[in-house]
Amino acid sequence: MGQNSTRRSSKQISGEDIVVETAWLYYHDSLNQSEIASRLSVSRATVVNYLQEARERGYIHTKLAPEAFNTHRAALELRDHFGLKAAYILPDGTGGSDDHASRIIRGAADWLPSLLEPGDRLGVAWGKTIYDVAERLEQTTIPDLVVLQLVGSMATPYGFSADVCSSNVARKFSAKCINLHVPAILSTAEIASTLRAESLISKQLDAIRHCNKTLFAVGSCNPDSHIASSGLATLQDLEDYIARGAVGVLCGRFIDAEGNPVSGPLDNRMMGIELHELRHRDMGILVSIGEERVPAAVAAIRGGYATHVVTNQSCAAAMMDHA
Amino acid sequence: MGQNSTRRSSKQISGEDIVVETAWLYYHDSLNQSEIASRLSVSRATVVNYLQEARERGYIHTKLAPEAFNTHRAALELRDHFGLKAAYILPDGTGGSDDHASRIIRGAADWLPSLLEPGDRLGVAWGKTIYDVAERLEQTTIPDLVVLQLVGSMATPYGFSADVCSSNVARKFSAKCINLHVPAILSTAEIASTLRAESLISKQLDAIRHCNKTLFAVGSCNPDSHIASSGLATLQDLEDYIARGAVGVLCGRFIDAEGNPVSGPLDNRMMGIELHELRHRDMGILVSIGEERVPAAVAAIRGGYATHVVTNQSCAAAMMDHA
DNA sequence: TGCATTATTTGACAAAAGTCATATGCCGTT
DNA sequence: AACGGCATATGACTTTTGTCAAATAATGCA
Repeated sequence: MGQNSTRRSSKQISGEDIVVETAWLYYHDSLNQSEIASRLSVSRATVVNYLQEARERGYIHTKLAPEAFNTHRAALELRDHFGLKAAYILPDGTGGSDDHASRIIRGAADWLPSLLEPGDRLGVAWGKTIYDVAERLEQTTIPDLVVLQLVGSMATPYGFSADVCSSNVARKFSAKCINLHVPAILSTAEIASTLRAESLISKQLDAIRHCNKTLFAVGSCNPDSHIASSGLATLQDLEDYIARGAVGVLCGRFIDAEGNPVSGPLDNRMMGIELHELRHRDMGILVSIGEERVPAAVAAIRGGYATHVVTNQSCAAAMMDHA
Repeated sequence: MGQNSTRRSSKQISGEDIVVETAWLYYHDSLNQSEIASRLSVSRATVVNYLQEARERGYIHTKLAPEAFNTHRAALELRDHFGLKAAYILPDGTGGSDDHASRIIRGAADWLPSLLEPGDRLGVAWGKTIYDVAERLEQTTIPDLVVLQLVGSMATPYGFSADVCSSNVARKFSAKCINLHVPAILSTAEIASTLRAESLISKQLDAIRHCNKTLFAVGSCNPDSHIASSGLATLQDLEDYIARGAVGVLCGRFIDAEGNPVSGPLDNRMMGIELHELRHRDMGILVSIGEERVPAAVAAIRGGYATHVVTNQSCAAAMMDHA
């Protein structure tokens, strides 16, 4: 404490170390350096030195309110850890999983408009998460935006199918929408291949290969996941893929822990973008809700499908741990 | 938390509120405003606004290390409360009263040189405190300083008498010293008055009336105080003065709680400056050690004898409470 | 839909803070 | 007393930050 330098000024208001007095006048009384200099009868440069010394001595502590910054900090950690371009981590909040989900959805919907630019071609995947995000989007016009449906449609008990997702997103942005007017899955590979050869379908499939940004969620490989409950895959299929190393589902396709495609019985029967076409776009926006999807989300990031991630604190922490 | 303004930039690194991100880059990553502005693709003026908002929202806390400032803060409080020009409060420290005393003495000795200017006429009182301060003074030359002995001399068992105090102070400052070559107290008022009429003495007494600064301590009215133990006053005298309202002793003179002189049997027998001559000098430096002297110190301040005070935290607090 | 109102952003300027080479003062040595 | 080395202080200059009125974008309302 009482540093005993010879530095003193007869103009001091207390006998205290002049460095302390300077710091006090500056930080507590918020005088500027010139005022302090003339009060203490020293040059302003000297005041600068005193303030520097006060900081070096650790008299001044500047702290950022943790509650305002810890989600931001978590986002930076996630970004750096996985080499993402950006991340948005929402606070966990106090409520249950519904609360968590809605926060993430709101976050994604808030963020999305600022991630899109005129002329973008946005590929949109399928799923309840994406559907909810689309619902939450504010009406915002983005000039020359094109929205593309990445996977075939599929009736579900939940009232959202791939075409509704893409259409809704397009509507909110007043964008043109290119839908994929085929079922997500067909009974045989032959029918699928025949369809793919159809001129109209072929053009649509071609179009989605040229999107520069994508918006998607991932599914887990749990038996109660949407991929199974929607009837897209049977439990048998699921086990089959899991046995081959699948940890998650992305646009109806299975990926392993590294994000590589896992081949299996459904592949040829599916209509929609293929995984290698989904990789390394300008921007891949992954919205992930729920800790059960963490392995799938990490795989999607590792695989190069996602550059931007929206999730919450607990999931982000789990992702960091998982890796 | 998640403030949901529409303000967003596509260049943000997280989906977080741009105000948070700005604050982070500024305070945590210590980028300057221009760097932040170009990173976020906004004008620098906008960055200024965001930072202002971050401060308004209470995201930024700047704290002054209490251990460095609480004595300073106490000094300012004491100064403001009593209308002093300045105060120097030393930390209490961990040791016992010896430790307290030596800190205060060191503090006073450190401070004193910066309070004096060339041409000053410094009146010095008598007492162990002042003696110790003089001992502690660093050798410093103050041009044209004159040191004056304010009260007559008095042999004590402690080895300090008024002439030694003033001589030592003068020596340390290479100053001219005007001593008062008479005893502090005489057996009768007549002898005292005869002495005062002596040409030499008269001149000396006259000289001390023209000092512009004074250095003194106060004594309590306890039976074990120096005023009694040195033999200057008998216990009988003491009780007499106390009965008339005395709370302390200043240059051998008794004062009441308001700092006004308390007249009594010793007054006419004493040689030295009178209280009304001591008041309202340019500067009156009171060095006060020990809680038992708090009432006396407060009285000395109230009476207008002191403009500057050196003491420690516990005494300063007691002085505030006392008032 | 068009217009008025309000919030936000911006560029140009002013003020404040930081830097650095030089100057001053201080202390120990010759 | 003169000298060199070290620490501190200063003035002139550069960079950074703050201010403010005007422009632009968002919002509400008839």
